[in-house]
This record gives sequence, structure tokens and C-alpha cells, in this order.
Amino acid sequence: MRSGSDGRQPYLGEVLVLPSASRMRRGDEFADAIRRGRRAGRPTLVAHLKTREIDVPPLVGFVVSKAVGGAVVRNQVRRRLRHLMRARLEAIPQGSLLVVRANPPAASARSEHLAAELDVVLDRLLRRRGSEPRTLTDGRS
RNA sequence: CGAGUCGGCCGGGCGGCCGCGUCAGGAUCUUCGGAUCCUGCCGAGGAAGGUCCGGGCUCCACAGGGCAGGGUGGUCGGUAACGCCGACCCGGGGCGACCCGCGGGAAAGUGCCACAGAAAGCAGACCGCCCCCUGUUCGCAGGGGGUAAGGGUGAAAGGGUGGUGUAAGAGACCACCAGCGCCCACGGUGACGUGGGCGGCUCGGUAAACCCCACCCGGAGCAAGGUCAAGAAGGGGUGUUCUCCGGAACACCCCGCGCGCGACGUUCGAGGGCGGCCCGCCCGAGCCGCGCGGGUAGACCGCUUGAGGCCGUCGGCAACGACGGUCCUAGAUGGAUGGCCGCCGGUCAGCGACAGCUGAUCACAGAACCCGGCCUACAGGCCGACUCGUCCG
RNA sequence: UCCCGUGUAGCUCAACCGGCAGAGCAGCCGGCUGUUAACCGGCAGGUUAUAGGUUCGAGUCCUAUCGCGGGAG
Repeated sequence: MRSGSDGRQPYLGEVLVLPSASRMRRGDEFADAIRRGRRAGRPTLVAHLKTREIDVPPLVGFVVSKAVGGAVVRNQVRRRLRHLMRARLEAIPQGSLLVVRANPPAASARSEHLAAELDVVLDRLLRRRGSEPRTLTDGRS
């Protein structure tokens, strides 16, 4: 019901897109984005982006593993990332799948630091998209 | 004022902007399933945690008997129940308020008690002590017997002290004490306590070793389970009966993944069910076993009103119960309960003129079916009762 | 949600029925060699995960806690 993103409602991306509409929910979408999407990383987080040629709102998902910390810390990191992503949602192209994975240093990072690293990562992914889909082995392994 | 014991409670507050989830109302769109937007209410904890116990709830099972298995362990109460809680008893600790205790049985049986020691569970006798006999170089040696007071070992050596007694000794005998068993009286619901009498003189420890006794215990778990969709692990049709009209029971019929291997069987029974095993009972003709391949895992209900919270009165030492009033207070599902900022409040550091200023920081920790407990983590703070010591009145 | 296993020297593991905690590798010292490796001799290294308890005595038995690993749906 809520995942009825059949493109039936033509989405007019003018104002804020609610996170509920662009929330990634299915396991295959996560697997698709992580396995087949492009990747860019920083010490605190890693992002995977997979673009699709469908006219639906972009889907964003977060992965915070148990190595980051306890339940309280993981919730805090995920909520911060979600709020940060909300402001940057307009930059994501239609139909793409984005997964943001948090690394253990994200537990002790401040929000500004997380925001800066998220900007770097998104900028790297989106700029590369404009160019050529050549084999991309991003700098660090 | 100082030191301490016990119990209860809180665990940041206020405001602004922007968001998220459930529900309610409204608007727009709609392929009538729903989607989007606006407004409003509510939106993590004392431990939500560990998963150590006990229940509710759901499904499966339940003629009965026996044997295994697990748990609990002073008594009496409380409770839906408990391994929890309360009061009391016994033992131990503290000057005291108080605290701690897996606290049944070792004369039902079996096992074990290393090293040391003569001997570790039958009582016995290494060094000793004493008596008798023989020999004697008169120091003693050998043999037979009596002892357990003394020495030494050990965690533990078969009551302790004193006396009588004796060849030396010994509960052999006596007094007191400790301990055991039995009986009686009184108090107590009871564990038990107090007092008296009798007995033999004394009986090791270990049951968190096997075990015995008493009492208790079906299995799984909300990913339970149900409805719909889908589906090749089951589904459909017809008839009869019942019906709360949702459906249910019974009988009959039809269809029921592919390939390979194997076993048994069709009134002499394969196979299955009854928590495990046995007896026993029941169902019973292909719903058997193994391997490889193939298929599926979506939505909704369950889902939050409950052994519920608060206040008062009464009963009870208390745990708790009865009655009356009042309140409704999270329901997510890649998982909402948040992000940023201002003021105040703690804590720490620095400067200080002891008003204050500046900076840093905010304990443990996040519901997932729901309750009652236990245990564990926790910055800081508040309240009450009581004990001991000092000083003053 | 439910259920198992495990924790011993720096590492990998032993230790019977409760009775003095041990082996291999690694480490250090010495020897051998022109030097290193190998080899030979020796040495040190432990709160038996933590805290209580039972016992004369606990790595072992009991209870609780903590950590790690694994399994089922």
C-alpha cells in the first residue's frame, strides 16, 4: 500500500520530498544499490548510488552495523544522517537508489562533520555520473 | 555536628523553527484498492537490557498405568503463579540500628577422604607405659599378654575438665559441662522454644558425590496462530446433518511437482499418533525413506484496557487484600518517538575583586505480544525512619 | 524470539573420579659457527574470564555476572 510507487502519481519535485515517500524498504533494493551501484567513501561513511531510468522519487536507505555501537548510538547516527539527507534530497536524480553506510568513526563524529563528509561523497558520486560510465576504481581501496 | 543502617522517589526543565509515526477530523485526486495535503491529540525506561524464573494468550497433544527426566528444599502466610515477596524460627556477624545463610535426610544403602601418619572408618597400636616367662656381658634383648593416659601426623584420631581407681590404664566408676536419642509438661497454627525425667556413655566429614524423602512440572512459542492473495507439500466438487448464517462435522468422488535409488506392505497389517521409553490404546492403504533439481517467503488481523495507574477508607505486624471514586497513558515493521538553536539547572577546569565571567560537558541506556519478579548497568540529586558517638539545654 | 557451546602462559592446546597447573611454538640468557638460520643447554612467564559459595582442599562441583563463538525459525 505505502510502497505504491507505480509512477501513477506524477511526482512534481518542487518542495520538500517527504522521507516517507523516498524511504528504501525492500531488501533487494539494498542489495541492488550496494552490489551494482557506484561507491564513494570517507572515514565516517560510505555511499552507494545506482541510477535507474524510472520517473519515481529516489529511494534512500541507511545501514548502520553493530560495529558502530549500541542501539542508542546506532539510532542517533541514523537519525542524524536522515535529517542531513532530507536537505540534500533534491540533488538526487529521479529513480536512483542511494544507500548510506555508516562506519564506526561516525559514532563520535559531530553533525557538521557528518554533513561535510556526506557532501563530499554525494558530490563525488553525482559529478562522476555526469561524465562517462567508465570503469571507476575510486582512489582508496 | 560527625560516623553509619534501612526504605522510598526523581533521573534535566522551559521555549522557538523544521521534521517523523499511530489515531481522529477535513480537503483534493482516484484505476474506488487507495494516494497526497492541512489541522489536532498522543508518542521510550527504571532498568525498555540480560533472558534467570513464573504466568496470561495462541496452536498442537491429552483413556490409563509404569519407568525415566527436570525443578524446588526451615516454618507459616501473600499471590494468577513463582526459584519472588513478607513475618517468624534456627545458625553466624556487628557496641547498635541492622545484615548474611541452596537452611530436608549421613543409625536406608553405595562411593570418596590425596600427602603425612602405626592407623582415615572395621576400629586398630609406631614410639611408649605396665605385667609375666626366657636369656643376660646387668646397659638390656627376645617371646607372650594387658592398655590407650602421653609423643608425633593430619582438616579430621572415637567426648572435655577434675577426681576415684589400677601393675599400667580405660565412662570401669563419680561430679560438672558439651553433645545424641526417647518420653512428659507448658507456650506457639507451625518451624521451634522453655522446663523436667530416663537411657547408653559418645555414634567422623562429604548429599553444590550417587542417592533417599516431600512437593511441583505436557510440548512449543506472536516468525505462536488466523484470514486473504499466491502457490504443485494440498486443493476442489457433490450430498446429508447441525448452525449464532460466519461456518462446522461426516460420507463419497476428482485432481495432486520432476527425475533417480531403496525398503516394506494391503484382512499374517507398511506407516503414523498419544511430550521421551515400555505396556497399552487409537488411526490405518501408498500423505514411506533418501539424494538431486525446481517453487515460495506479500498484505491484513493478532496489537494493545490490563492480575492497569492514582487517591481515600477499612482489615492485616507486614507482604497484601476488600470496597468506593477517578484516569486512559506508544503501537513501529529497513522499524516513528528526532535535528538545530536560545535561556535556566547540574558537573569539571581556568581567571578571580570571592558579586561573577569564560570554556567544556550532560549517567546507564532505545519498546517490538503483554504482565509479576530476579539480576546486571547508572552522572547527580531529593525525602523519610532509625542507631552509635561528642557537645549544649 | 528461542536454544547450545566455550573462556587455562604472548599464541595453539593438555590436566583421570576434586589432591603440588603442564606441553609445543614464541621470548630471554649461554654454547656451537667467521656470521645468521638450524641444533644443544638453561631461564622466566599464570588472580585458571570475574565475584561469591560447598569442601580439609576447587582449573574441576554449585550460583550469579561478563566476554566470545555457533545454531533454529
